[in-house]
Formats: sequence, C-alpha cells, structure tokens
Amino acid sequence: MEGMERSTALGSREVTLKEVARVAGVHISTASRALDPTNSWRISAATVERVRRAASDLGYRPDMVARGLKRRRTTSIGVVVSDLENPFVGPLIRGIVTSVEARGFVVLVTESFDEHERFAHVLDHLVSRRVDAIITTAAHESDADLLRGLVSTGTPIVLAVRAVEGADLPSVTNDDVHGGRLALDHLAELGHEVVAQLCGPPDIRSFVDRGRAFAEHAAASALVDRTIEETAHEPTVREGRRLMELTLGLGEPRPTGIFAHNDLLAIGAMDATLAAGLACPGDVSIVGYNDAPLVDHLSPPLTSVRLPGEEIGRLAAELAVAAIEDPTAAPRAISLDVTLVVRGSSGPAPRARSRPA
Amino acid sequence: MEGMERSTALGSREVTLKEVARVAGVHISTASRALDPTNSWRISAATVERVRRAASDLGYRPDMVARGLKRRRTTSIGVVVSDLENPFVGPLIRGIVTSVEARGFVVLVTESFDEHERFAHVLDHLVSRRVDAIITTAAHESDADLLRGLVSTGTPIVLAVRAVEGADLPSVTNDDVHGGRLALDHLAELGHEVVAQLCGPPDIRSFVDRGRAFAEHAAASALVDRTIEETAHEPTVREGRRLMELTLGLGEPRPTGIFAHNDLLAIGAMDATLAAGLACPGDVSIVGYNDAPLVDHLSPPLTSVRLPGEEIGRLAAELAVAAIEDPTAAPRAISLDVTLVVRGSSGPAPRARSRPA
DNA sequence: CTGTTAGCGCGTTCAC
DNA sequence: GTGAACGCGCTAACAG
Repeated sequence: MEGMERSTALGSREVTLKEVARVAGVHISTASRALDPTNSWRISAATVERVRRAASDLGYRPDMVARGLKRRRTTSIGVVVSDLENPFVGPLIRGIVTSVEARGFVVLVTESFDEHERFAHVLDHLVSRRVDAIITTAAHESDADLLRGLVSTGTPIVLAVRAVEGADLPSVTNDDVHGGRLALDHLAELGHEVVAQLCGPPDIRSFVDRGRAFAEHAAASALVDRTIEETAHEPTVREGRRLMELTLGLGEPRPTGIFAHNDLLAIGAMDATLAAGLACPGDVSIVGYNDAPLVDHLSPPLTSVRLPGEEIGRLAAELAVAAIEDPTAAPRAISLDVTLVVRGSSGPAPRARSRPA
Repeated sequence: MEGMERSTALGSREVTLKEVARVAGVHISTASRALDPTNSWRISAATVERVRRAASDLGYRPDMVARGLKRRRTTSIGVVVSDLENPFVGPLIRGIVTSVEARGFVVLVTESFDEHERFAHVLDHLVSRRVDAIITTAAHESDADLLRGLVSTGTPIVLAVRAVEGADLPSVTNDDVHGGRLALDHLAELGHEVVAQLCGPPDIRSFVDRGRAFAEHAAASALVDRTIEETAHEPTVREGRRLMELTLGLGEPRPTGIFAHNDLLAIGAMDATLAAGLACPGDVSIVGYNDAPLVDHLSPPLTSVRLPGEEIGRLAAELAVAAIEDPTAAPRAISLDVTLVVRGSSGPAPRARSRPA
C-alpha cells in the first residue's frame, strides 16, 4: 500500500542498458557485467545490487537482437515441420521443448507445408535470425543441395524423422524398413491376400523406405499387391481419401488390406472406404503410421506403427545442443525402433467373396 | 558442365555485406541499397546487377539480427499458444500464416503449457527478440498485469480466442456466451434433465463465459445441474477423464448430458464414460467445444460448438499487422459467432431409469 | 548516382 | 572494481 509502486516503466518505449546504468549511477559496461552472472563476481556486491534494482525497477529487458549481434548466439532453436495440423508433431515438439528449456533455449516453430519454396524461405529466415540450431522434420530428398548450402553458414541442422540421402547431417530417424515390414506381416497374418499401399510423396525418404519394405515383403509372401502408381502430394486426410478412391476404383481383385504411409492418409482412407459402402475392418483393414495422439479414439481405433514422437524430439534436441556446443563433432545418426499397435481398424480378411461367377 | 560452378561459398562461415561490396567493387552502403528493392532504383542498373551477382555468388544472406537492430523491425510475428497438441491450433496458425506471409512475415510459434512462468518467459523472449507483434491464445485473467507491462515495450499484442478483462488489447474472440447456451439448449431439446459441465481453468475468460452461460440457462430451463466444483488444471484429455470420473462418482441423480469446455476434455469424458461401463450417447451425451479437426472422426463423432479457427487466426493476424503499421490506433475487439455441429456423441436422454426403487 | 559518417544496443577488450 | 573505447553487420542520414 505504502509507496509500493509497481513501476514497469509505463510510457517508456523500451528501456536500454544505458538508462539502467545512468539510474544506477555507474558506467554502462559496469551495468552489463553486473547483470551477467558470468561476470558479476568482478563487481562489488553493493554495485551489483544497485544495478539489479535499477534494472528491475525500470523493467529492463535485454535486447536479444543487439546481444545476438555481439555474442553470435541467440539461445533459440528453430524447428521446421511440414504441417502443424498433423497431430504427430505435438509430442515431437514437446520432446524438443522439454529437452532444451532447462538450458535456456526457446523453441521457434515454423511450417513448410511440404512446399519446397516455403521450406527454403523459412530455413533462410531462421538462419538469418541466427537461431543457434535448426531441427527439421520436413526435409525432402530434393532438398539435399539446399541443406548442404545451409550447413556452410555454420548453423547446425538436425534431421528428425525424415532423413536425406547424401546430406551428412545429424539425424534421428526410425527404422522405417522395419515399420513397413511390421505392417505387411500384420496384414498377412490376418489372412489378407490382396493388399495395397497409400503412398506418401516419393521424394521423402521415410515414405520410400516404408513402401519398399512393405512391397518387398508382400512379394516374398506371395501376396497380390494392388498399390496404385499415384502417390500423395502431401500426407493429409484429403490425399488419403483421393488415393483410396483411386485404389477402390481399380476393380477386382480389390485389396482387403491397406497400408497408409501415415495416420492422416489412413483417416482419409477410412472416409473413402465408408463412402464406398464398405466397412472397416469388415471389408477392408487399414494400418496407419506414426500412432499420433487421438488415433486410438477414432472410429474404428486405428491400427498403427508407432513412432516414439516425444523421444525423437528429445534426441534431436540433444543432437542440436551437442552441435551448438561443438560444431566440429562428426554428425551422429540415431535410428529408433518402431512397434505395431494393433487396434480395431484391422481384422481378419473377409471370406473369399463370390469369385468371377 | 562448362565452368558452371555451383558456388555456395563452401567453407566460408558467414558472408557479410562488406564482402559482397568488396567483390562487387563498390562501397558497402551502395551494396546495401542495391540489394534493397526500396532503394535500388537510385543505383545504376549495371551496379545493381554486379552487386546482385556477387551476393548470390557468395551466398550472401542478410543478417536479420543486425538489420533488426538498425531497422527496429524483424518481419516476424510471434505466436504463443497454450498447447500445440490441441488440434484446434492447427487451423488457427494456418490462418495466421496464410494471412501474413504475403507481407513477408514469418511466424514463430511457442507454447506456454498454460503455465504462468513459461508464458511470461516466452513472451519476454519474443519481445526481446523484437518480433514485430505477438498473437496469443494462451492468456489467463491473471496475466493482465503481465500483458500491460509488455504493451509498454511497444510490441503490439493481439489476443485470440481468450480475452482478458482489463487488458485493453486488440482481440479476436468468439461469442462464448452464445456457445454455452447452444450447448445447453441442444441437451435440453434432447430431453436431458440432469446435466453437468466439465469446466476448464477458472481464470480463463472463455471457459468462464461458456460455463456461466450454460449454468444460467440450465437454471432457467429448470434442469438439474450436477456440475462439480473441481475444474481442469489444463484443458487436456487427461483432465477431462479425471473430471468425468469425479462427476460419475457423485451418485444419483447422475447427469445424462455433459458439456465439456473443449474437445480434449470431451474426449477424456468419453474415455471415463466407457470405463465406467456406460455408453455414449446411449447413457450419456457429450458436447465439446472448438470442433477441432478430426473430432468428426471420433468414436462416436463428437457433437461440438464450432469456432472458425482459421478465420480467427486470419483476423488476429490482420489486427497484428494493423497494429504494426499504426501502433497508435485504438485496439479493435472482434467477436465471431459460433455454431453447433451435431454429431453422434449426443442423443436423446435415456428413459428414466429405475427410480429410488 | 555513389561514398562518408554515424550509430542501433550490447559485450568485450584493455587500461587505470 | 570500474571506466573508456571499439566493433558486431547493417541502414540511414548527409554530402558530393
């Protein structure tokens, strides 16, 4: 009540270190040192106290832009994802954030929409803003050159989920070959003899790996593979719907086991299945990929290959921090294992229906 | 093949404007102007060409940090959301991005987890990094002081979804009073006589509004309101589950109509309902809020009050840009209408079951 | 049309 | 223990 004035420097535009120094009655560089835990021990306790008080009274907020210019470090990490609407990115980003926040980093997230232009632009901006490192899950194979170019700027780049052939970067991926195989084996065990994939963009490594593994094992298991040529322009629900419609329009033999390259595609596939008057899993079984949050609540609950999203984020963040602290170290490539989570969207193959007639 | 050298300045750490100028054989400020579309007309076409070539040859990337220090503008907009795992933020951010990208802004997203500390820290960092404006959907009533303090720094702040009493800021909200009423009316029309709410944190304006409107109309409609005292610590699936368990543990009369303050809470409520051996919508109807992506694919599909997420984002972005361009303009408060989307999670009230006996 | 000069806010020498 | 001076990379006056 007394003279308690919550002075947050009302009215003032932005209080600078110079003003803090003036109010505290010391030189600007003394103020700088007093406020910096690394150097404050050189300053008398009394002065430190005075400066601290002045700073908080005035509502001083160090200018990270100016500081960054000097220190060449901004204590921030840029993250580029392809699509924030993909529920899988939630856990991933959470993993990154919780991993680096203790070290004082702030995480800046950006979207690429899987468009090359935007990806390049956003990366550029992040580098220009001098983030200390970049983590991206949005890389395409065709971005190899782009990434190599960025590396030369000195900003560490970490690849998560999607690797890139020929880019010698630290990465945290998952065993997509194993994942594709898990999906196929699951469908095979359920008795499906005609299967098909809903493929993600062909210039994204992880989709290619999943697809190839699935196809090879399908062949090895002597299953009929009715995968269409067409691939998704982007891994979204809408594209999943489109591909599934195409697949169903293929005529006999119609696949009863579907492997969608990610959960969103799988959801689109469910839509198309229903729209075609078919039941899931009664007529067609669907397996997704990622095991994103909420897919266990879908109708029906989605069988999916699980990626440890949060852990991928955590590890990618650690690689990023390591690269910041020692930019010369050789890039590490971590590959995590995946597991299959069986739920309601996959079931036994329907009994062979009225053959030719 | 010839001499085509894809020189991206390999090896060089970071190429500066000074080097570009040196290579082009001009003064640094001439180079600066040549590269700036605003000023390049003052420079001879030949020189512009030479500088441009030198810049691209060297792989010059303007240092936004330095530029920001000088220009006091960074062409970036900070966004603070409470929880990236909430599927509702997807459309919202998309709305922001698509709205401002044409003007050259980059959007930097950050999470607060609905924790006051983190919220303050993140806002601070964003201001320190000199984003040109901040849009947040994560404000609590108790943040009024904090926000007022930030305003004095000169960084425009726009409130989206969640308003804050007493903070005279530009805002884009939705008519939560109407929303709460829509939910109640829907349940009442279905014949539910005992209802209950699963409430979001009580210091968040939009939840309070929804709740109050629902409660008042429930009273006016002479329904029994069995809403528990307890509120969610954060609007998540887990909290929804907890609140629903509490509600079901209340004993008779048990509510048959549930209004969850957002979709995640509603999903948690579905979990708890099933776990208690009850059916949705057979025994209990559930209405959510937000109509986030994918809730139409849930089992059962969620009835929900729809917010125009992308439009909220778009409008918030426009307010932000307006504030950047004219910081003195009076803050505009936009309120959007909401609608109810009826799906499978709500149905007729079950016939009165075995009364006392 | 182009070069000169100054300084954004801060951290860091190097003196005293 | 503290002050003085310089420069990070860039843009914006002011010459000429």
